[in-house]
Amino acid sequence: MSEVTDQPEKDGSERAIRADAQRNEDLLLAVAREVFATKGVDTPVREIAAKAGVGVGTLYRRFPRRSDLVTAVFRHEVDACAAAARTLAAEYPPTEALARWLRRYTEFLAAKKGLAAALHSGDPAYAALPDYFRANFEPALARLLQASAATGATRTDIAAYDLLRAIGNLSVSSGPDAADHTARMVELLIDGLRQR
Amino acid sequence: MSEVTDQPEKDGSERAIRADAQRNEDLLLAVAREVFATKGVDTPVREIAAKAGVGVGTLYRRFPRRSDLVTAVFRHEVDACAAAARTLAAEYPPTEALARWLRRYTEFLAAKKGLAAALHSGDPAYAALPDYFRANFEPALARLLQASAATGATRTDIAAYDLLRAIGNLSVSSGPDAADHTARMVELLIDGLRQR
DNA sequence: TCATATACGGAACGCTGTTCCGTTTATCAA
DNA sequence: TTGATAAACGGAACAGCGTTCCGTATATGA
Repeated sequence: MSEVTDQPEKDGSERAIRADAQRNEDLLLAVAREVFATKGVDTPVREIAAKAGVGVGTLYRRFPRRSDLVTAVFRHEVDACAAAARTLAAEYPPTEALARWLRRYTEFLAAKKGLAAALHSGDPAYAALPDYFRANFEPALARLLQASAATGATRTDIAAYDLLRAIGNLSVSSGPDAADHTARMVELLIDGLRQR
Repeated sequence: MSEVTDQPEKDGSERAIRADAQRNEDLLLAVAREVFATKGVDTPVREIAAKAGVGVGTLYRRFPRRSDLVTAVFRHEVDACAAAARTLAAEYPPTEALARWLRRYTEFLAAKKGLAAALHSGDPAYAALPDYFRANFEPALARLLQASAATGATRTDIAAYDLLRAIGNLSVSSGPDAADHTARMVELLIDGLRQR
């Protein structure tokens, strides 16, 4: 308690992160993303560690709680989807970029089915995710909407957040042809954005 | 496999259920309801069995899966709340009965916070509950609405299911004064039902 | 090349839900 | 009232989970 730690601690980074550690972290994230999408977010950590070829100790060194791994994967995918907005905006005309991103966003939601329950489950470990979600997606979509509206091709009176929520709600439909149904409804929504 | 069972099996009920077994079942349900409301639906079965003064074997004889106990409690409470509709209809004038039951229904929802996550969690064990919920509450509320509307005091253009859902949605608000807020919004809704 | 902080693997721990089985007891015919 | 018996009981034991611990291995910078 009264002892002083004997670490250098000159400035902040005492030593660079070891290369193998960084490699394992990346590997674990990749494996976890794959496994969460395939078998759901309830997949045991042991299985993920084994698939990555590391021990559970290694996994826990990087992700002290199981939820840390889940949130890390979630953030990664939010980042990827938000980044797609910029890519699409650069590669396609505004209205086409908007439509393509909304489809991309629908795919993102479909892959997050398992998480939905955890998210509003009251577990404080996931409390920060909705904010992260909105903080990244709202500006991304707002830019696409504005660029498209500026060409006169689409409406100007739709708020980015409302559209995000609407597609989110459409994505919760269940049943055998749920994916099809959602996709069709989203296309309808996209059509609805066009200016008459 | 090829052996024939040697039980009598004349008609269906070979022997009446033992009195102690029935007592334990009732006791377990009562304890589970109390514990689920207090500490949440994730409370370990061991704790419930201990609080009821029985072994886990006894609990599992009656409720082969944990989810069976949860659904049994849920059905019990749905039944109780639906029955309250009949009681209130008999004790109060129609519009008063309607208002009182909507408050009672709000309380029911408040106690079910923990379950919400489990319900739309995709777990097939709980798949039948939403149907049970609707099958009991919709007719109950429809009768109250109709009786009240018949006096001319309240609107006639509100569907029971819509009202159930609306209050359900109002009940998901969180925060420190969530219960207060929900109660106030429900009162607003009740006022809105009155005919001008 | 070597000392050492860092990272590693996997056994072990504690807590779940669930099963199993030897013991107890309510029930019913005599 | 009294046995015989099916039914029910209690709780130890099992399997699977998240998480911790620690002896061993290794990347790193002097």
